[in-house]
Amino acid sequence: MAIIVDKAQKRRDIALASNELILEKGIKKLTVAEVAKTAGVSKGSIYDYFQNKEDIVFEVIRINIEEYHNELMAKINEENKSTRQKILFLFDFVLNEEGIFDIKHNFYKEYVSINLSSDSQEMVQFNLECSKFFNGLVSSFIEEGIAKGELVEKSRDLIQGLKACEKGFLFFKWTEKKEVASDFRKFLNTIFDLIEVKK
Amino acid sequence: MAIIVDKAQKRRDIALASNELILEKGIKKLTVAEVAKTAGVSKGSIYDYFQNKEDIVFEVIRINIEEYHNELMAKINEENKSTRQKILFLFDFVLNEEGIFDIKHNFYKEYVSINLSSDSQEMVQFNLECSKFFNGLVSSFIEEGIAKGELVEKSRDLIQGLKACEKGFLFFKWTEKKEVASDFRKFLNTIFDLIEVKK
Amino acid sequence: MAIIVDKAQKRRDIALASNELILEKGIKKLTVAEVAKTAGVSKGSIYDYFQNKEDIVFEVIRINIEEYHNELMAKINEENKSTRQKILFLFDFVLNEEGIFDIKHNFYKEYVSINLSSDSQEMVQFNLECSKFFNGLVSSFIEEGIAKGELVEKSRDLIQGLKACEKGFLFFKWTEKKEVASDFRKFLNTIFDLIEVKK
Amino acid sequence: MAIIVDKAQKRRDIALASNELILEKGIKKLTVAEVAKTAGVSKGSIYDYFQNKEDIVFEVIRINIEEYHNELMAKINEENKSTRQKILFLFDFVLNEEGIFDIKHNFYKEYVSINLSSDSQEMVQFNLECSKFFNGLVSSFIEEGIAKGELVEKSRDLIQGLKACEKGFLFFKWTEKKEVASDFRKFLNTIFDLIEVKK
DNA sequence: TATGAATGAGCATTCATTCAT
DNA sequence: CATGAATGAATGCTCATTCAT
Repeated sequence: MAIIVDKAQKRRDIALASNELILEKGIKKLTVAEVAKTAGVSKGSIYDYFQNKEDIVFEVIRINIEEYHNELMAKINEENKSTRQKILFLFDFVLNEEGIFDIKHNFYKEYVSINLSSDSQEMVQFNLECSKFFNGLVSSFIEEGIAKGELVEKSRDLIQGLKACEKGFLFFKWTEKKEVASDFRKFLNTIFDLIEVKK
Repeated sequence: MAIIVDKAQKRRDIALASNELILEKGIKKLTVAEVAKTAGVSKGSIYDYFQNKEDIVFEVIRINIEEYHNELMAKINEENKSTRQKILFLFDFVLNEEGIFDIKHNFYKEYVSINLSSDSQEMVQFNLECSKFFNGLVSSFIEEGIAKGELVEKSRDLIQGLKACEKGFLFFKWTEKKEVASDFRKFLNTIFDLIEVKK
Repeated sequence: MAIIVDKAQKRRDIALASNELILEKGIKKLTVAEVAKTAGVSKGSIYDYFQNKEDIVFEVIRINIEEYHNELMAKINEENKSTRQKILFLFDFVLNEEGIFDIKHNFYKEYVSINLSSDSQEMVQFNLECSKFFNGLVSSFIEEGIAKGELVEKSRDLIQGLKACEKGFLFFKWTEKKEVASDFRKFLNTIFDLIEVKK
Repeated sequence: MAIIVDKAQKRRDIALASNELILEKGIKKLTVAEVAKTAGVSKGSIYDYFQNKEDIVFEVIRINIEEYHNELMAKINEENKSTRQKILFLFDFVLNEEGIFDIKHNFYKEYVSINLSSDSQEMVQFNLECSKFFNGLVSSFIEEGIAKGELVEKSRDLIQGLKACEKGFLFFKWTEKKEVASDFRKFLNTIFDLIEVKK
């Protein structure tokens, strides 16, 4: 009788092992040999489940981002907040995480670095999806605010800019090693002062 | 008497050769041997003028950024414009350049990629300086606008955010390969609608 | 099923090729590329069997020393000799070898040179082992001599010194390019005149 | 009027600068460029006073050894001692020095390392001279001891061996990183018990 | 007599991917 | 299905010495 192997499970095992190793030592130090050893499969098998090393890294990124998004969704709806608070929370979540997320942050930073020096169409696609997620979130908050009469109509024209802002602050955090919390808070509060409907 | 050599000139020659090669094939494919050959000096001499390869790349970056800044400064003051127009021009300059600047953009993108995967204190320092330049520009425009009674006082609390926005849009341009022109225009116009003093 | 390779054999093959090359041109001129070519494997494979180049050299040293020790052991027990004769033979073996052993001597000399300019803990360990071998030999001869009533009891306090002497004469042979045979013979004979029990 | 330069003085200056640098960072890290800078002369000039870098190192070694010998001579005659004490002192001086001499010891060790991997006839010559110095010292002590009736006649046949011993213990100190004090003391005391005339 | 600019050979090591078994 | 042995390209940096001025 042939051994039935759960292909999907094996793929997950490899991704899991890779995730572990990446969190430990970073993407650049990840070797296929070590992934194979940690996952308990042979080097050759890796290539039955993934195209190449980049493909593995990519899968791990996907898993982490998804998890990250779930985490964000879980926390963001916890309480009743004003739109201002929700957006502030969003920025806080992305720019001020600590602990395990710091490591993941480094992972994401490394991913972006690779991203900028590669031309993978797949990555572009994935980036668009992530962007859409964030976009949807900001959009829904703003639209909700408008619907509630909390924000002025024109607020919706700021959505793309707010999204860009978030990435921009991330960029400064990374390249200038500075804390950006007070900066983005001042910015957002000022924006909301301008777009909140005066009662 | 010893041969008198214009050290600064030679350094410039080497940097120039490197610039050429980087523009042609990118930072990662740059080899010291080729730089030496192109600059018409020996490999050994390279190291009389630069600490190491990274140092060369860094110098070329510096030269390009400086040139870029000069170009920007020259164009931005060409006409009398409103603050809105100046800021729009600024974003346009950074995000919509074409021709040679597109290639330089790739160079800058590669630099940022390296930046994100290195921990060079020198790079951080340099990034801070570039940041300061851009900051000064936006600041002066906004402050001028406020002084002229064109903008409301609170506008100055948006400066950091505007700067972040610019980098964020650059980020999307790079990672999503999309045109961001209409996005940032809508955003900026909306912002200025909010902060311009109604007459 | 995967190809089964005799790892130990391959390691030996590489070491053998290295030995050949070292004997031919010395340690310093040994290149990994040449080792690979001579051993008939790829450069990459070398590193499946050895940590690094030093590791290869070290293994070759080990093999040679072992062989040298075996040779010594084989010869030293050939006949029934007095302790004096055994020790003299020992010194003779180490200090007066010719032919292939001269080349190996150069190898050993080069090894010692590297030894003196490195701080490898592994080398120290290995040196201790070699030292122990020689020590054991001298010890057993002397103790046997004492047991047989051939030597006085105090002879055993000379063991460390005799061992040092041997290395010292080697040192002079190397640094002064002089023949030390008559010197060490005179010394040893005098010592034995003093410690042999007069009958 | 031509500038009169004291050639010998300049040579000394260069040697002095080299000595400083060698004591600081070792022979291998000594660069001619740095010597030139420290000595306040041009790189080219160095070669007016020395054949090559090795020649410089060699001169510095000579200076140090001479100084070392003077130091030894000064201390060894300080008191009235028995031959046994003198020889013990000699070994102690060579094998147990501390402080500044530790650094010089490293220098000497480095020199020996170079010695073993070079074939310079000049070095051989110099080594012979050093050997002769040490030889003379041991000889004079032993002969004096014999003349005084302190030692038996045959003692003089141990001279070469004692000299070899000293180098041998040095060798073990270097290659096994062990303290050799108790070893050489036990050895020497045993020897002297054997060769001192019983009264 | 002094300068200091220029030279350029030489080499260990990593690791993603393949494919014979 | 699985294995794991084998591949091999690719590159920065040092520094003693020379010699044109």
